[in-house]
Amino acid sequence: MEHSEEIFTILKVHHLRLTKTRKALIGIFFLHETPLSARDILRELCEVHRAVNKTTVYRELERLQKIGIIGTVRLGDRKQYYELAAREHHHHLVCLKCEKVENIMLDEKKLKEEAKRAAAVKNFLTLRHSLEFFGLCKMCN
Amino acid sequence: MEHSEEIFTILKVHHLRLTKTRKALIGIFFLHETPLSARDILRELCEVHRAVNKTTVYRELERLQKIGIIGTVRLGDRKQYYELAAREHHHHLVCLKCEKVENIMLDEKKLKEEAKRAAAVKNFLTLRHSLEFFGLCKMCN
DNA sequence: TGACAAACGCAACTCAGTTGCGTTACGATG
DNA sequence: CATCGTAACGCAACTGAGTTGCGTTTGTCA
Ligand SMILES: [Mn+2]
Ligand SMILES: [Mn+2]
Ligand SMILES: [Zn+2]
Ligand SMILES: [Zn+2]
Repeated sequence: MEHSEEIFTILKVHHLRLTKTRKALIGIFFLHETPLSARDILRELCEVHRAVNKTTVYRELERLQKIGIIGTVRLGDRKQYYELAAREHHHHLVCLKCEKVENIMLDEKKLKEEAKRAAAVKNFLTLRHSLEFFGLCKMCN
Repeated sequence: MEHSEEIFTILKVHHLRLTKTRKALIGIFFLHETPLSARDILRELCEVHRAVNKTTVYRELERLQKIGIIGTVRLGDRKQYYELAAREHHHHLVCLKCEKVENIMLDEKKLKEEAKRAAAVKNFLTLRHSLEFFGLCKMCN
């Protein structure tokens, strides 16, 4: 939790208080390198710390997202997943059998060029992209 | 609706009957080149044809997906979107302002190579991928 | 035309996420 | 340390997408 210091500074700038729940929630993100759902976070919060309400978790995730501490990912189901925004840009391998998620690092230079070319044809200004892979993990294939 | 003929054959093979609703629903897919949500389909079905129940729409979409007539896409919200599987492999530009969706064709050779290399490191067998772009459309930027 | 399975409608349900509102507590200021 | 404004909180009720069970209707084929 060494990186937390600069996060606490960001919080202060945005007039966000250092509540117990918030500190614990941010701590959880540092314990996991793959994306977490609101439910994952709620469970871990309630196991390790005292009971927290789901509304609090959702509102907190929204706030942290708004100030750029965390980002969101979609992994094929109806849930939203969250991960630290500070981590380097990457994508995900999602196992269709055991649902395990792994991070994957890609050289996206070629992809970006190609996407830019194709989007320009439609006069579309690309701001973000989402790229995820689905298949079978080491254990499941 | 000329391509429908071969679809009707596929239906027969799978012992799926040619009901009015099913015929109408498949017809709707030929009228749109971008993905449709269950709600979109329900609305259009009820406007153009007689009232249809949402359960019927969901069950029908599942059946058509199972036999490979339609495929599903995720476009960033919680909904599932459906489009004809017969169309050539492509991706989507999603406008963050007006929510319009456009198809985009990419040369994915480089991407596939790169993804294969990266997935191999983790012994992951990739079966599908999802790649969507978010930004501002011609009208909105 | 009758029988059988596929398809249907309806109501009740799940699950993720949201909203309104009254209460609690962080932290700045004196 | 006491006070006070606002951020944060819990709770209950709600939304919207999708699912399930069950009894009824309808398409297909003999
Ligand atoms: Mn990327
Ligand atoms: Mn593709
Ligand atoms: Zn697996
Ligand atoms: Zn737009």
